[in-house]
Amino acid sequence: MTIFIRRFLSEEEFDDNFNTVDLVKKTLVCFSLEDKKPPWKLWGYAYNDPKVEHAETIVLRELKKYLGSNPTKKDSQYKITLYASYSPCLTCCEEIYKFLNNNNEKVIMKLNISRFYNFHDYDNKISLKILRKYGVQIKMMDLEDYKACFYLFVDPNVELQPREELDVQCQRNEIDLDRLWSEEFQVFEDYLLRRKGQNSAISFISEHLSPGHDRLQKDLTTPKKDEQETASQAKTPVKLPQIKDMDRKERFKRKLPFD
DNA sequence: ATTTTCAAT
Repeated sequence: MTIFIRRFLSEEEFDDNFNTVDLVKKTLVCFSLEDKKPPWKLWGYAYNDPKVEHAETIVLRELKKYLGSNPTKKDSQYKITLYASYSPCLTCCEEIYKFLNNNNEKVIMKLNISRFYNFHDYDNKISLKILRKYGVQIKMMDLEDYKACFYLFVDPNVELQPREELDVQCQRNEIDLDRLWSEEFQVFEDYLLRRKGQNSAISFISEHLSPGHDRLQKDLTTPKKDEQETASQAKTPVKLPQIKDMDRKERFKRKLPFD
């Protein structure tokens, strides 16, 4: 059993997994499911089950279970936020896609990634692009995201002391992701041909690289770099309030005890 | 390629 529901991470676990220096041979995914109203309906974290399942699969199963046993009202809207220590592989991206497809427009998903999993692997790149096109809000974690993740899943009363090199690595990751978004995959037909007959999710890729597969009416895709810059000029970045400044509603949403 | 990568020793 590698999933933990409604449980906080230890500082050690956070540092072991959400750093960009160590060679980490496991994956940690923190997750939360929220409705229109606080508090979170479901939250926790999961590790991969070595040689058995990736962490995303385990989290999705839990989310599926919750949504299945809690029939959605017609106006319900869920938001799922994931903080993943590695980006999802092709198979996990396909599972995320299926999960969202089954829940149609009732679920939006934010996927915050600490570092790339096999960044130069074509499968991983193209499947991330597909997820983005499908409406998943994908972001490489920056310093604020690490702080938010720590605040939400470790301890709101302790301030994260990020490792020295974290910030510069965040900037590199963001550049990599922007590059990926603008990258054209011209050799795609060749790729399909080469991979034909192999046991891989070719249909997932081939069906979704063609235009017209955007899931949501609204454009929820992550803005591109130039769009982001104009957006960031318009509004200041959201900062989590200090614990003492948080009102009751906010504390409730963050599932914190009251004084 | 800055970039190993959801273990195995």
